[in-house]
Formats: sequence, structure tokens, C-alpha cells
Amino acid sequence: MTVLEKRCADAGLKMTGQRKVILRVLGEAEDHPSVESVYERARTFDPSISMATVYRTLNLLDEMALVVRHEFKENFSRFEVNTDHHHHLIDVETGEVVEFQSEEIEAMKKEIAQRLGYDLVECRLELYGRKIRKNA
Amino acid sequence: MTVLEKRCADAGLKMTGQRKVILRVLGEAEDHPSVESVYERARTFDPSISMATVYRTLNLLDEMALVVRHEFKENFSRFEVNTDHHHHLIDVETGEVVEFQSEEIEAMKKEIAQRLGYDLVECRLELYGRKIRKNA
DNA sequence: GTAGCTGCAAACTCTTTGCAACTCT
DNA sequence: AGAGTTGCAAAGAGTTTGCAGCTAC
Repeated sequence: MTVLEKRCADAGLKMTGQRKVILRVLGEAEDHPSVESVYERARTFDPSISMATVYRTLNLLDEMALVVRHEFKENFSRFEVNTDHHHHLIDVETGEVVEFQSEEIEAMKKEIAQRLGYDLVECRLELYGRKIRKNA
Repeated sequence: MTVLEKRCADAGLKMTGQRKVILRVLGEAEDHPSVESVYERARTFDPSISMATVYRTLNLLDEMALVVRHEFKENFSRFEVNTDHHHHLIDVETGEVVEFQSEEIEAMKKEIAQRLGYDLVECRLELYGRKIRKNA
């Protein structure tokens, strides 16, 4: 039983074949797959799995905070396993996603919220950039 | 002719009655109206205006960068006239939107993109918070 | 006069959901 | 056994678009 499976079992979820497959896909993903991508990858393990199940499962995992949902400037969601807190830089040309962290920004976010009279609950920070090419 | 109307005319857009109304609604808005809100407000000036026109116009203005489109954690877009660059804090309880600016964050954004090998093209920074209530 | 704009309704995309059958525990 | 889960197909929400008629320039 994988770590993700254990966390689901502990939460009282039934460990069906479909869920195992979806968890495996998420665990193995090195990118930030869309629902469509999770669906396609899951189908290579179990071709009978349905889109509805993928949606339902991802929503469940999102509510459990086992997974993080991203809605970049695209008209669909992407997901990744919830590990360390980080932000994303999206390559506007290729769609490639780079992760980064910054203690300074974390501190600044909290401070700004506080200054405005709010407790920071969550946040979204996305940079959109174009790769710098060095001319030799 | 208002400033917004002039900018549209300069861009070669025909200044139709519908566009005047929509520009007026946007210019007078003190919030970040959704398409639905723009539509409703526009209808108080011209009840014959259609949703399709509101969508088409907002998309046009967005492309012209006369307006800024926001997609907060909601399943629809909000718009505001493009003036000074700023970010938003959204009250998770009321949906109220507070604007803020931070030179430090601007600098940090650019620096982070640069460090990752990218030129910063655009960015999204949204804080989601809960209002702090002081106990007397 | 005509390129561009409009309203209408239909189409589209992503996502959710009702239902009957099935399956973990 | 029974609650939870699934696949299917239909429905939903927000947004876009084809088309015929209209209008600013």
C-alpha cells in the first residue's frame, strides 16, 4: 500500500481499482497534469475507467488536501500531489511549468494581508514568462 | 467623448451606442464586475443590449489592454479598467476585493523570473483572507 | 456604400450529477 | 449486507460563434 493509498484508507475511502490507478498516476507524475491527462494516463492501466470517476476522485483528493488544484490562465484545471508549498512560473510559449519557493515572498504575503486587516487563508502566485535565450 | 471612448476610437473601433454604455459602466464601476454585472448595469441604460455584445466588447477591450480580466477562484471572469498595476486580496467570506501594491513584491517577482531564466511577461498574485475582528 | 457591429439562438468546453448496476469492506 | 463507488448519458455554467439584419463612418 502506497503512502497516498494509506492516506485515503485512513480517511475512510474505499480503495477501488480505479482509485489505485489514479493515485498511481498522480504519484508518478513529474508535471502538473490536467484532468484529461490524468484520464489518459489512467486508461493505460485500466481502459474502462471513466472521465466522471477521474473528476470525482480529483475533487475528493482536493477536498482532502492530498492534491492541489491549479487554475492557470487556461480554461481547465491541473493537479499535483500536495507536498511542499511552492509557486509556479509558466512559460508563455511552451506552457512548461517551473516551480519555485521564496521565504521572502511568504513573509511578505502574510505581512500585506495583516496590514490590510486580514488573516491569510490561501494565495495564488503565478509568474508568466518567456525563456531568455543567450546570444553566443 | 470620454477618455475610454477616445482610446477605442483611436484603435479604429466604431463607437456604437452599446459600446458607449459598456464603457460608461466600466468607467463608473468602483468594484470588479463580472460579465453578468456589466450586463445588468448596461441594461439599465439600454435594455436591448445583449449578453453576446457584452462578452464581445469585454474581450475586445481586454485585447486592447484597456481593461484587465481577473479570474479569481470563481468560475467566471471579472473586469476592471486598466489603470495602475496592483494586486488583489479577496475576502473568502464576503467575496469583497481589496487592492494593494508593493514595490518589494514587484522587484522580487522580476528577480525570481530572472533567476529561473525567464523574462517576466505577466503575473498573477492574489491573497485570500479572512477579516480580523478585534475583541474589545 | 460598406466594413463592422448587433441580437438571437445554437454550439462549445469543461465540469457535475442522477441513476441503476456493481464492489470493497 | 450495505454503504460507497462506478460508468453512462444528460444536464449545467460560462463563454463563443454563425448568421442575417442593422449602423457608424
